[in-house]
Amino acid sequence: MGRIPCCEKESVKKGQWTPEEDHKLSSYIAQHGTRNWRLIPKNAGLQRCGKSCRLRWTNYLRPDLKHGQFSDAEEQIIVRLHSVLGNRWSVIAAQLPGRTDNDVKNHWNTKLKKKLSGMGIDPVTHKPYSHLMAEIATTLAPPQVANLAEATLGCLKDEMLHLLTKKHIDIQFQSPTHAPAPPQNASTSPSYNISSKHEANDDHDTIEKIKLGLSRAIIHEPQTINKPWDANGASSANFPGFHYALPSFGHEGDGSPWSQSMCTGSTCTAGDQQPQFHSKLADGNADDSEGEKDTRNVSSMFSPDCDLWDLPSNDLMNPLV
DNA sequence: AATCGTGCCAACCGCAATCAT
DNA sequence: TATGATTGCGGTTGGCACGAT
Repeated sequence: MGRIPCCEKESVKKGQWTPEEDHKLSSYIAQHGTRNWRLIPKNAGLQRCGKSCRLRWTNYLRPDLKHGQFSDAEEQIIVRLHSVLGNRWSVIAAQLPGRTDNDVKNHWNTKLKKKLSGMGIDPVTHKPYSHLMAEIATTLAPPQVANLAEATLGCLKDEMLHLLTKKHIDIQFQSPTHAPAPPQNASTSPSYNISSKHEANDDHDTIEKIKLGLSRAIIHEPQTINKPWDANGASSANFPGFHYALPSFGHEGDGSPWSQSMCTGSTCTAGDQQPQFHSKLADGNADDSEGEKDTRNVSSMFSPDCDLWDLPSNDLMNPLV
């Protein structure tokens, strides 16, 4: 039969851990190790569930943990691995000594997602937003494309105006020959003028210009879309030390991350990659646990012999999300 | 000074796989 | 083999800190 319950939920304390509790748990584990989490709180004199103790130990008390800021190199690793693995935080964290899956997950959700969005890259698919729009547009007839632009602006207009007003900036697109890039790095981009005044009656003009740019972005071929994430452009300035260098497999073009990206256009679908990648992980590792399989294979992505870029293109075609 | 909004992060929750009985 | 505990994981939330209003 089964075992007795791990803890009695009524008598278990929740919430923040006190320094005394931390000390009790650390002392106990230093002496006895981490075998059998069910017994640890009882033996250590803690009114906590074993699960809570395990979490506290693994995410905070472990002596090998790093608690400082994430470095640029760590951020690059997270972004690269996330583009391949999706939200498999434990596998990603395994490549970052001293970081826990919770750390990585929190950092992704609070910082990296926003950074990528600011670069015009969808943090879910790791594809440029403009390219996603273009992909959608390729499935639509021209009148529907126009409707798509209208609908998109309908969704974004209020938020954009809010942001523009909040930041006290006035964006004027000087040239309509390119789709508008995201307004990051506005101080150096020739496409934007930033001024401290913002007149409400300019909103209409601004929206019209955004609409024009969006429409152009949608009807352009993906290869000709403006590339705000280019290493020479806004992204590198806004993301110090970061180059959005994704695996390359045949698009050895201009060196932009998009030409190196995992997705080569509308053939990129999210549904069919995961089984391929999982089967790759499983190959040759039948005796290992799943976690060990993942860790070993992801480790190999960063080994001198086989780095991330060497993975077969099929494995990299789609993000795992 | 008080209130509100936002960002951040520790901790909780629930699910699935694994393990012990 | 069946059952239920344990473990690991990812998603979500609560609460604190801080800046803006």
